[in-house]
Amino acid sequence: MSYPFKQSEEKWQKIWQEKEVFKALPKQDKPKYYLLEMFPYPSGKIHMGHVRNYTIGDVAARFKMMQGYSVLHPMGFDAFGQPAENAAIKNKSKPDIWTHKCIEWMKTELKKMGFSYDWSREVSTCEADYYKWNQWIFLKMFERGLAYKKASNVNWCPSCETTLANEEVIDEGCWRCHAKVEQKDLEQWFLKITEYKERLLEDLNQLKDWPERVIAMQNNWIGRSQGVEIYFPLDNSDKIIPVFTTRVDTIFGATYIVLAPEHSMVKDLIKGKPGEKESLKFIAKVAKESKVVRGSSDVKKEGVFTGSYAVNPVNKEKIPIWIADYVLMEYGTGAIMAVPTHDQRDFLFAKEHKLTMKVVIQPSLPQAGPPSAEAISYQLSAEELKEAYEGDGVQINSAQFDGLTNEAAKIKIAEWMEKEKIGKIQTHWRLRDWLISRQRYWGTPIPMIYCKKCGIVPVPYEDLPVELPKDAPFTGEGGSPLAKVKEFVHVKCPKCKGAAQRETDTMATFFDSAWYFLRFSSPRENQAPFNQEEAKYWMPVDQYIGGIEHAILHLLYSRFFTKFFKDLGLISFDEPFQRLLTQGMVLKDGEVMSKSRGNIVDPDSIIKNYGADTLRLFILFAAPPETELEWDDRGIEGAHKFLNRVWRIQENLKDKADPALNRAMHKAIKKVSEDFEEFKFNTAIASLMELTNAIYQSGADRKVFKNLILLLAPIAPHFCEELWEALGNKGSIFQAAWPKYDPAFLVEDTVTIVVQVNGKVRFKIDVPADINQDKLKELILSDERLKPWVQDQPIKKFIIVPKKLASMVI
RNA sequence: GCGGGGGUGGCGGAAUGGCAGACGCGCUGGUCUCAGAAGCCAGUGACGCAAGUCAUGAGGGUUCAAGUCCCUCCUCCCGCACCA
Repeated sequence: MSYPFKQSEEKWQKIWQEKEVFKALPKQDKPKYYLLEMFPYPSGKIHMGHVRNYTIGDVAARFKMMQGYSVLHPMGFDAFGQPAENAAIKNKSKPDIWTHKCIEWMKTELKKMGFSYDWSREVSTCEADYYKWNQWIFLKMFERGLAYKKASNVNWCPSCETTLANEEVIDEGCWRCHAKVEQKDLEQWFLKITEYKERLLEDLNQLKDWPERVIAMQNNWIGRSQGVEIYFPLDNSDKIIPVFTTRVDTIFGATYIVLAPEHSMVKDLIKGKPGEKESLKFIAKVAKESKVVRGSSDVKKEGVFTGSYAVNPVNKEKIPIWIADYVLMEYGTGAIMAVPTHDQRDFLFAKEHKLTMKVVIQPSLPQAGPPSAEAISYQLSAEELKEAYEGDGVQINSAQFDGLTNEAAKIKIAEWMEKEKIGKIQTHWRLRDWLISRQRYWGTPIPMIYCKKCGIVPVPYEDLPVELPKDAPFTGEGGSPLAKVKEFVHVKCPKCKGAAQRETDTMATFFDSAWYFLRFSSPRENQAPFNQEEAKYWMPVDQYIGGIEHAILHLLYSRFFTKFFKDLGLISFDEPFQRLLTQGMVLKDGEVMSKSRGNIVDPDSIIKNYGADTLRLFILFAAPPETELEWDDRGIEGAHKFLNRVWRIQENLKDKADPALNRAMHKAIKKVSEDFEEFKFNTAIASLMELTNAIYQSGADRKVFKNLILLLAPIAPHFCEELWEALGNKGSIFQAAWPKYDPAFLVEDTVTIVVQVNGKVRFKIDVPADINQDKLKELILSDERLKPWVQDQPIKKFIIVPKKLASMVI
């Protein structure tokens, strides 16, 4: 007999909804637990990635609920964004109609999976009562100088026809459509995330329960590097060129300077020099190259001599100033000191253009004492170098610093330079400000007004929200669609009441998702983005679950917003997400499931044929949550088979106390409880299977079965509710208490001791668990099976590991 | 180049330094059946009739004992990258 999953799942989903079993209520007598999964973009259907993400979260939420926590487990929709716009163009529909339809569809599917969301807290970022607070936050940032408009060279996706943040450029392509990103000079809105760079870096230390690689990626992205800014005076001039280096220990080997072609001093340096024409040609050529082309030419180092010279401030040597494409304007000062002997890029450039080289760091001798022939050949010479020596060593040709290790010299030279006022210890960062303007329709309007008289004027708070007009002529071509909506654009200036125009760009959707987790604490609050009391109770998120693709983007922005709210005095914590789990992808035949590959398995068809509980069970059992999961149709069958096997137990329940079975039950309770705590669902399920097998061996005991159902409930909720009810229980199984194990029952009365001779297992012996060591030794030595291995040889060593093994050396 | 994570049966995957391969899939055999499916029971790393030997990417080391700790190397995946 197989279990009626279809009726059962529908029945319980209805009951859960009607009885509000999963409504989050702040309760003073219970500890709180806020479990959040990254909310989806409403594309219509849910895919296996969603199923996996949300199943992991659902098990954790239900487990915590049974443990007696007051659980907040909300769901919503990240509803603004381009796909809605593109779909609307294609279907001649409207983004809001399309989006709402998709949300309804997705909700139906999420409900079919039986997820324990408190739907009364649902939020959609495209609703005015949500994005109003985006605008509010933006204005607060503007007030504090954290939102500003600036003309600059920005990333442009030619296919999406909009700008992109640095974080949205993946492998030189658009994160969404993969089109090659171009560079454009535009005036755009930025958020000053760099103001928070120290805290964003420092507080990574607080995130003890985040995956290391996410921490590493953020660390990398923020990119702090400690070094020295050195001032190189121009020869015969009082002007200086500042240069940033992390290798100040190599300063005595700096034999030329290289500027980025865009550097502001370049024009003056080449003026009237013999090579001026050639230089200008080179600069024009590089200017035409995209970042992509420029970044890919990693072997050939092109450049020209400016005709001017600078002076190395540490040894007063006159050194030439060059321009080259391998120096980037965006990093450091846009100028470098070149040390060809100790930097591979400089080395290649110097070889190409026959520039001077000077060794200033000698690899440390392998050993002390008079140098051997080997050690002498170890000495570097500029003439013989085949590549730059970038390792550590001892200073030479470095005046008073000779003989120091280069690590020590780094500090000494930096201090000395500061004293001599020829340099300054400095920190440089890779992190750039966050570009948030998008030339698209389906997003939050940026609440700014341009007045000819008053300049940039923020929309007053009482005028929020600036509503997105329902109709806009978006064709996917040519500029911001909102610019074409006259009623939207033309406004009165809030200051002078004169004619003015609205900003027509919308906000990047990552703005929307950078604070939604706070909104869930009080989704209907209408005086502020969130209610401070509610946020104080529920926040921070105890467990966050989502894909690794947001390791930088969303997670970095959310951390930034959280710190900003703290500075506003709205919250008192630094980090939004206590624990983070990044689930692995779902693969089919070794590849990511995707439409273009045609290898998609539709969750809906699995639910139809096997039920949601089977799907949940399979997806948790097939792999640990963090690793990739290979889809397996036969694995689904296996999961279904297991549920049926459990189902059949109820047919002949008895009350019989089998001590072995009882012990197996307590063991399972312990194992499953511990595994759930660490999200090791695959091994938890394995132990439930073992308990099931034990029941089959021993006979179906009522109490053991009841506990099995309780342990399985978070994974297969409908299935277990059904059996819970069949056992005669009233109320939802999720209002029942999580079973506890009794350590007393875990104690075994006999144990198997493994006997090893010279490190090899020879035989096993069953003994009472409480046997003393002498007795055990005696027993083993008198065992017939030992003789062939020992014969008459003396036993040199005898080791006993209690309850496990005995090992002897002969 | 820098940073992070891997490499264990036919497959997915287990193993606080203590019996490698839990659990499942697949496969084989048995049972039930007119037959099949579904159940249920048993077997299943390789070699060997067996005793046993060999097996966790390769090689070395520490240890009574290593998938696990240490060194050298190979290889795969992910992120960043002319970042000075």
